[in-house]
Amino acid sequence: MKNDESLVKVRTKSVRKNQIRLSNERRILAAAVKIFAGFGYQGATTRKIAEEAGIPKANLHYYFQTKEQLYRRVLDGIFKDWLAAANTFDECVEPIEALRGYIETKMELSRKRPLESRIWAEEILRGAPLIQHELEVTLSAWLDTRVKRITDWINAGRIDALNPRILMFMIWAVTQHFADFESQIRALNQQQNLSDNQFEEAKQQVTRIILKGIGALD
Amino acid sequence: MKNDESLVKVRTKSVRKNQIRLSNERRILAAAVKIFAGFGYQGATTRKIAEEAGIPKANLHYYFQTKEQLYRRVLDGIFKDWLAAANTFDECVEPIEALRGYIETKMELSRKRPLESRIWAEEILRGAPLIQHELEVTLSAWLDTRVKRITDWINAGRIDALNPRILMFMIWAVTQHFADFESQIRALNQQQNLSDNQFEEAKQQVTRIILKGIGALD
DNA sequence: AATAATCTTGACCGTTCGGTCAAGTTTATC
DNA sequence: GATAAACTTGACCGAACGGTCAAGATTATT
Repeated sequence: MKNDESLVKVRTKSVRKNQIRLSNERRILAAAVKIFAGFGYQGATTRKIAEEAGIPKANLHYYFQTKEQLYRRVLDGIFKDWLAAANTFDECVEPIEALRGYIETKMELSRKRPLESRIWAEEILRGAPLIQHELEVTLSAWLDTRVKRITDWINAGRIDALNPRILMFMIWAVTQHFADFESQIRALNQQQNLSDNQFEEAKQQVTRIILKGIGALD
Repeated sequence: MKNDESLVKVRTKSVRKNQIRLSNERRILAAAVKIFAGFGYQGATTRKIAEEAGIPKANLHYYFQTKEQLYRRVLDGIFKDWLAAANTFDECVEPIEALRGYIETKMELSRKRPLESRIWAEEILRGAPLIQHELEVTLSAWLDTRVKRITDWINAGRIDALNPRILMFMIWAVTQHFADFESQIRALNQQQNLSDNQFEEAKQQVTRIILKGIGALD
């Protein structure tokens, strides 16, 4: 898609050459994640991102022509991670284990990549102007197949009768909350982020309440 | 607090006079809620807010000297609504009814005032720079007393042993999700916002899963 | 060693931002 | 009805924004 013309030339020529480009893009993207998460799309400036990356602003614009292009690349990366984690859902046949695995994976993603979660949340909050199509197509398709699996579990009497979509919304809401609302949780926890032990406790409790709540336990 | 000096004079003089001020402030605040919710703090401009309110920008700055002051007033209003709804929690003695009432009230708040919920969410997302103190003092105190009530229920064997704080985080996460992530939910619901019936179903299901999940239902 | 492609950078540009101001208009007070 | 207080407004300001550009430095190709 990107290098439609002269693809062969680019491929043969630039195995090494691209190292400069790739390493600089990586550096800029990492800086962009920090700044976009900390200030939001509008609050983030190309100056701040360039400073965070340790390069002049004009150099940033050499690799990413516009702020929006850079932001799109950041969102793409987040969405890919999101979908990768989502596959945990399919690794188990049993409803208990499939859901437990999915909830735990989402919780761990919130723990390890809170910045990405916040960027995603802000994009949704603003009405998802850039990712609407991705939501309507890719995410919607992903959700449909999982809804079918959950429906099978319901029909087999493995879990309570419920609306599978709403169950998924609940899981997303709770797991992402620990990343997105971190500053509120910190303010309510003696100005300390959740410790590893506290977070583990939260993960267990969230999992237990949901699984028990849908009738998947005892 | 606001009119420390000349309070009597202001009171006697301006019962009517304040009508102009009050009605204009209300109009500006309503416009500000729309614009802040739609564009975020940084993305919102005083021009847009003034336009939405149907007044010149200079007039807006006559009533609210700075954008930040206006934003603070908006946040104050949201926090007050939030606490008012929170009192539902205390109206019932029984854990089932207290939690059911609280969850339903929060869900209805998300349904009726999604803009305010999104402004709040964005503020937290950005690290709560302006409301940190309020969270650490007022909200923290509110939470402490509810944690005690939940602990009593646990000790009385009315609900499972669990961390009450994490339970509250879960309730906040799920209920507010329906306002904050509305655009994602819409994209996954054939580009349609949840209908009244769908929302009612979500409210019932959320309530049931949480209550059952904590052992409050047989 | 010469040439070409890629990368780097300070200086610069038009636009928009939050906020100010002075002059004019409306409303309350006596 | 005169005086004062409160309100309204177009024009304006310095600062910061996203983005450009030309000239130089570095790296790859032959």
